Amino acid sequence: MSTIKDIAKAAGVSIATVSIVLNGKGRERKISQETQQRIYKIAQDLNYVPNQSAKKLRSAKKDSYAIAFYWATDFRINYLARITLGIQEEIMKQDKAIHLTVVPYKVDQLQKQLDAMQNEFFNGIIIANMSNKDMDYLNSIHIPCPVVLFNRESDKYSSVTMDNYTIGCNVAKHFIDKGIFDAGVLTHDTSFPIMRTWMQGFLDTFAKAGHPVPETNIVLCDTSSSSAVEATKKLYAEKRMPRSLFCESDVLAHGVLYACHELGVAIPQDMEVFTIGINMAEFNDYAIPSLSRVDIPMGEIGQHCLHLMVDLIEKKKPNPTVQFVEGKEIIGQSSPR
Amino acid sequence: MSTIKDIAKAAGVSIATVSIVLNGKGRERKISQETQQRIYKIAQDLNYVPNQSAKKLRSAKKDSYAIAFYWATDFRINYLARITLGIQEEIMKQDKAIHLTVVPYKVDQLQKQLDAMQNEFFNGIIIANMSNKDMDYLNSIHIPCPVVLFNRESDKYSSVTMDNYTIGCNVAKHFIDKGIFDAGVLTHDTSFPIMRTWMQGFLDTFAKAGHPVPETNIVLCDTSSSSAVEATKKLYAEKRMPRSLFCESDVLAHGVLYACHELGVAIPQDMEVFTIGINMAEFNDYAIPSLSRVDIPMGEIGQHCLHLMVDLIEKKKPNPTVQFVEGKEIIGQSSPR
DNA sequence: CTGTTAGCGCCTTCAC
DNA sequence: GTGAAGGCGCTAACAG
Repeated sequence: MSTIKDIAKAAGVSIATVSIVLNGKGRERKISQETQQRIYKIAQDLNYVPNQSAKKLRSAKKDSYAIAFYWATDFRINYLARITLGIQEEIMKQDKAIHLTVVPYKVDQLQKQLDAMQNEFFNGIIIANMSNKDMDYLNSIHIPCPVVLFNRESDKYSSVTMDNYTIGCNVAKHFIDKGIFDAGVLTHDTSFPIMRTWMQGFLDTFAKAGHPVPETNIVLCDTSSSSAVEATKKLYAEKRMPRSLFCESDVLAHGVLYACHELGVAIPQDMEVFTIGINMAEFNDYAIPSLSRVDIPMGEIGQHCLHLMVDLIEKKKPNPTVQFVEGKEIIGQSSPR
Repeated sequence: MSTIKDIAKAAGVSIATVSIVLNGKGRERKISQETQQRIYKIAQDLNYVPNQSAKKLRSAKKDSYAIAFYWATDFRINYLARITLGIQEEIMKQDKAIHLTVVPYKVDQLQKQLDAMQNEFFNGIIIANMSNKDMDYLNSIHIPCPVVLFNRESDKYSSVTMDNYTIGCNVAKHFIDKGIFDAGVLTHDTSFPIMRTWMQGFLDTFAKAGHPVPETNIVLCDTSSSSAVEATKKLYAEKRMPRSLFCESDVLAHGVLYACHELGVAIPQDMEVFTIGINMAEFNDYAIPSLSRVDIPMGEIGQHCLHLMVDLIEKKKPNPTVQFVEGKEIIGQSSPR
């Protein structure tokens, strides 16, 4: 890695001259054409790449934070954009130079990514979609800057989260109020406690209403639409299709709709479907039929995460602080009022 | 903005002591508990935030690049995640400390965002989804580092792009080969030339085959599913539904499917649908019916963008360099073979 | 036209 | 236990 000093030596000029030329101020400062050319040539030859840290140290405005945003790259990948957008919107509101580094990581392998990054160079870290394993790892280490978790509660770290249990309860009530007591759930066999919480609220509410969801109606699948298609077909083949189905994500719900369409199961007449909406509203509004759901307000959560982060960095809030946001209920044709 | 120097002064110790304590090496270096507490307290009170640039300058590994990724936040927001993922995958492959700053910008307002960021502090800039206006602006200014455009050709800047015209031609051929000559297109009235190129290839091919698409079958709408729903209903009401329809994006295609389902128009029997796939395959595979399309390989493009960027920074490739990637044709039920 | 110099904020070595 | 000093790479006065 060469520096302007190397260039200066090779060109037989001072480092100041090199700096001037390489910053395009050669004309202005009346450096001779010949010298300029020589400097450019040598910079090229030496493969000079400016050290941005040094530049910044010297001349950036001081109020500048570097924030990392870690997100798991599983089926939830689609909503990253909206969280990022929310974060950035909030960044624009703050009048500070905040640089957001987006870092994908593989589920259960947060450790690997966290090690690979040079975390000592961030002022704050936002982490989304952690599995239990990732959480365990995070709890076991020391992070030298504030951490904000997205939709994940913790004693040790700050977070922006939702009342997930109540969300599940409300979905159950939606069915119960209509007198639909025959329910099923389509859920992931994973270690994401948030999802467990949705489902738990749903199951508990049915149980409390005197209509516990039978074990056979708790269907596990992985996180893909195709898996949901299979699961639905299996239910159908075994004649266990419930009158109402709660899906853990819209990705699964789309699979259910697809399978039902093939099987000739009419929604909502034969079966009503409710889901958690993690993708853009448009995808669920124009599903056939449009999906009833609770949408997670990704952008809003992103905003909150960043705002909280800045408050933590600036010590305006104690660490940990937990904030809650509300889900948004949308009633579509898959489970009309 | 306070520094360790300020803390040292306030605490009546040297900056070295402060540095040691704040880096958690107090025990190790046997700084007295009392001093440590005092330092922590003062750091808190003075609202100390470490300057990451200074830290890096002092201790980062040398081979370190700062790269900005600008992306437009319109309807294409959904695919940001996959591009970012591709970029980051490539970053992991390179054994370098590459920090990716992700910056969303509003279409036509690249200038605003570009001005707001401190671009002199990046080693390279990747820009996605530029409108003509944004391109004009970019052409009018000088950027002191390599720029890589995503799916956008330019004389001045490097880019990773696709043979968009041929993509449109191939879609047309798909219909023509089956003897379907009655075609329509659903397209945006926008200034994204890429999209224009797809459509142009499609229209030219039909024209060359002796079946030019009539003006009335070139339907403009905005970028939302709802707009596509309206457009489809209007076509139907005016009895102009073509036998085949090429949609500029899957967001529109979903609206078309939704509208056709409501109208009782059978796909593909009454009308075949082909689209450009910008979202995850799953959404289109499990549409009802599944969508025939050309998928844009977002991850792959991201990888190429970053790889090219590093090559440009290290002067291993001339600037500008243009690279091409191939689209992936998927045949679904909306337009079977 | 070009060079000298003084830091930017931080960490580390060495000395006391 | 703690302090002094040097230097990371760069820029901007200021001095010729």
